[in-house]
Amino acid sequence: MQERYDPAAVEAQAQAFWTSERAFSVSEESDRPKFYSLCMFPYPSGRLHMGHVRNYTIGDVITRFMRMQGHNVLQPMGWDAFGLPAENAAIANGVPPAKWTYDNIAYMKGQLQSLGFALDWEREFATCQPAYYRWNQWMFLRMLERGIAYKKTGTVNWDPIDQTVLANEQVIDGRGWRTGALVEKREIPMYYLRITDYAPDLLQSLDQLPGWPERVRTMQANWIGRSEGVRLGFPYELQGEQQLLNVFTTRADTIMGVTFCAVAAEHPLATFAAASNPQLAAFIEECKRGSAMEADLAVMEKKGLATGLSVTHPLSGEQIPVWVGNYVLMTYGDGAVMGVPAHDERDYEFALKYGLPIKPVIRHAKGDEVPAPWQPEYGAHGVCINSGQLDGMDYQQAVEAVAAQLKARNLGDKQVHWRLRDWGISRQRYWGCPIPLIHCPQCGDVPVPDQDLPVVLPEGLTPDGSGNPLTKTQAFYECTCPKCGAAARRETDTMDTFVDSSWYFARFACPDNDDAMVDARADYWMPVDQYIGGIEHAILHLLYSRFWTRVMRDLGLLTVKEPFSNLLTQGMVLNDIYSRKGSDGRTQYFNPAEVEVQLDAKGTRVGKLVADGRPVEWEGMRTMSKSKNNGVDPAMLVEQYGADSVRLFMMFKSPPEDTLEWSDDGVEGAARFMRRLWRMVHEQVTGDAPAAGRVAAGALDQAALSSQQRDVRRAAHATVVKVTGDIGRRRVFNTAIAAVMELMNTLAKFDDSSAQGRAVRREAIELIVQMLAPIVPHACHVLWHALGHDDALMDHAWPVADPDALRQDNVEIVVQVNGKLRGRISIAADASDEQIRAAALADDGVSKWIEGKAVRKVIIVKGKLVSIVV
RNA sequence: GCCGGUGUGGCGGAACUGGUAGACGCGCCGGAUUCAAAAUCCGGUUCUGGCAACAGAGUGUGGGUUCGAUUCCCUCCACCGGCACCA
Repeated sequence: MQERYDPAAVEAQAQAFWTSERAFSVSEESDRPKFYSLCMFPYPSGRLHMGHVRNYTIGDVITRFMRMQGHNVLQPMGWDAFGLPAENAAIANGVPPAKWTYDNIAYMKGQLQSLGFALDWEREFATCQPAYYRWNQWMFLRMLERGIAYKKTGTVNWDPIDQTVLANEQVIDGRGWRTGALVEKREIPMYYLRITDYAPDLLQSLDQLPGWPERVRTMQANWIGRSEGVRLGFPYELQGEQQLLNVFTTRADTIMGVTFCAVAAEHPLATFAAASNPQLAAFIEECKRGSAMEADLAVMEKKGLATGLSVTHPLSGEQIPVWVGNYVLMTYGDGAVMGVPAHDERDYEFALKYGLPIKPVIRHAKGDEVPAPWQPEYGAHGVCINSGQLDGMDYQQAVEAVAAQLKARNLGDKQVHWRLRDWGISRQRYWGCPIPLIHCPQCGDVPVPDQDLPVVLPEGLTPDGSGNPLTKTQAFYECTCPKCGAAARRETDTMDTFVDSSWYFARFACPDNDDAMVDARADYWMPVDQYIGGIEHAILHLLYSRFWTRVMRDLGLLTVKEPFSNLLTQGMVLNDIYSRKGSDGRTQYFNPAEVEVQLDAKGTRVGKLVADGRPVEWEGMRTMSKSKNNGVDPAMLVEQYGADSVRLFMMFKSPPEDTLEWSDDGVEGAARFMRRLWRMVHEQVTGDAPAAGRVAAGALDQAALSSQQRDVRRAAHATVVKVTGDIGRRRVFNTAIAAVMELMNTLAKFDDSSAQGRAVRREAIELIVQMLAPIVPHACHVLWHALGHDDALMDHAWPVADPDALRQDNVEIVVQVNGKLRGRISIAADASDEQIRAAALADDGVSKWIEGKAVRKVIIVKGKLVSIVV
């Protein structure tokens, strides 16, 4: 074996072996249990970033570990290839999105291969290929047939200068990113998927996903947002007809405290009132300004204007004024709310601001009145007052009574309300999957017949920033009606890219099937046993995938309804941000690689740009991004240190779910570890060679081991237990690596060249190489052969600790006096409580703290500690 | 604003079920090796006092439960992710 560790040579050798063996191509024919390991597929943005490297290394470690544990492991890879950045690149460079995307894929694939991931490349596909997205279209048509897909109007961000729809990301401080124009809300027709039909099951089934992080399940549950309440109508007369203003409330017990109703600006009642009220019309216009983003709406100043209309209180018969409120969302419930200022903070502020009456109807902890300022107690549940028949009832009784009365009058009833909204999938954009519909002047919206699928997206177009080029491409939109044959217009909207990513995991089972979306192979591989991706996907992508999988199950396409059994949400990769304000007031960002950093006397970080020696400001650490110029190119690192060092650093730096702070020193440290590992094996192998003139490792004879040899052997086998649990059960890798490092430190101090000593050392080294194989597979592959093994390490069985090696005669127990550590005792592992107690009280360090005091209590925790209370 | 999370030495982190706070690594300091450097090896490294033994303090803030709290509960602060058209 080579004396010096040469990562480039080692990695080329290992990768060549894996490629020639087709080592990671798997099939369903196996007597091993299946394990489907999947990382969220990347958007081909240009180059791999460190977030990808982290994600795929975690997946690869699990993949290789499960394989060594005897599973038939599938780990595929593909490309989430439709999306906005390709259009932005087209606008900037004049290159068609298709070319840009395919070029990026080719480059990034090379990067992935250089990192040695155990991927089955024979299943690769990109979502922008017609062979894939035709099944999006096919599914959409099935959903249309079943009423799961439907059409309604929705709100979008509109740039009035470019005359184009903007993504939320393209709205910056309420203005269009290119034009700087104030963004407006606009209502346009769109297609929706009825995810709300699945809301109850999507919520309930969260309990059956123990392999998901608690926080993700909580976030999804809150997002779905089940609330029980009452939906009720406030009657009013409009142009001689009886109408109802419907609202939903979770506080029907406060119904007698209603002093106004508020409707959204888009509500029909507001539109009607505005027709004869110019001031109101102007206010509604004002409400339409600004973006459609919820975060923006939530921090807006709450404003309102009376419509001049009133509705009748359904129980008291009182006249209730109707207001338009900019904080009422048309998308939530019926787009109207009942205002109970005394017991709702938002209504309270609104009433104070506009001088509306505040009528307390609940007795709260501070009394019956609700003087300003607002107190949290006002919003609490309590006993009804000033509410006629409801007086004296508690929350539950009052809600029941109100619901019963409303029902009797046919004005309302109890209802379960969901926060979740249907999924709008229409995008007024080019680089996406065409929605397979044809608009016929006679027949209306006509689905494209199955035999005409796929509706192929023309790949040569280049967007220019002023809307969707498909709307200007006759060859695409001109068509004939499949029903009547008349000239018709093809739908030019494309699908949300979340559609593409909602079922790709099932397609990986059978990417070559041109006749069906999925086949029996999906039943073999699904569900995904381990899914890994960024925490930023905790809600949307994962919820849409759960929904889509349910629809596929209902159509008989899949047998499972939950796509991902176990989920690992990895944290972000951060790096320092350095900037300098230019004379024109613009901030310029410098890559940390170009900055020299020192600490001044106070320990504050001072950066200097290497190029000009002038200072730059440190802005803290944030996710690596182009805009902050703080990315690190994995390709350069692999070249400099080798893939194994990069992988090791990524896994060692932070636990997978936490953010990872980049540091150059850390990679250096990982490289140092690799050299140390290499040297350790090299020394063992050369030492064991007969020609070396040293005592070779003999056959390990447990009975012949000295106590120190036994200690080292115990440490090695305890490490196996630790590492197996950390990778297999806890899915934390930093502590697994730390445990191996500790074992290596132990071996470094173990100076024993006897035959048994060398045998103990060899056993430990072989265990180390096996345990590190999932993390640094190239080096371990080569080292395994160097240690004299013929088999490929990736298929070698994962080591199991020897129980005899783990056995321990004496244990150390710590002794606390009044909660403070005062001594340590070494005692037989099978000592009785009485013996432990006696030994603890007799300990020198302990006795001086209990002298002359009465021992009140002695608590013994077996094998760990004694706590004495005096 | 709402939902979820995080906060521990100079730094990243460890402590898995309420039981030894700081494993492991980085950085730094000292030493060995070397003509020298790189590389490598050995030792030290939470803070305060002390030559030391040792003592005290200490896990964002303030409080609580407990023999015992980084861990559980409440309050506040700071930061991060998401908020439905970035993916």
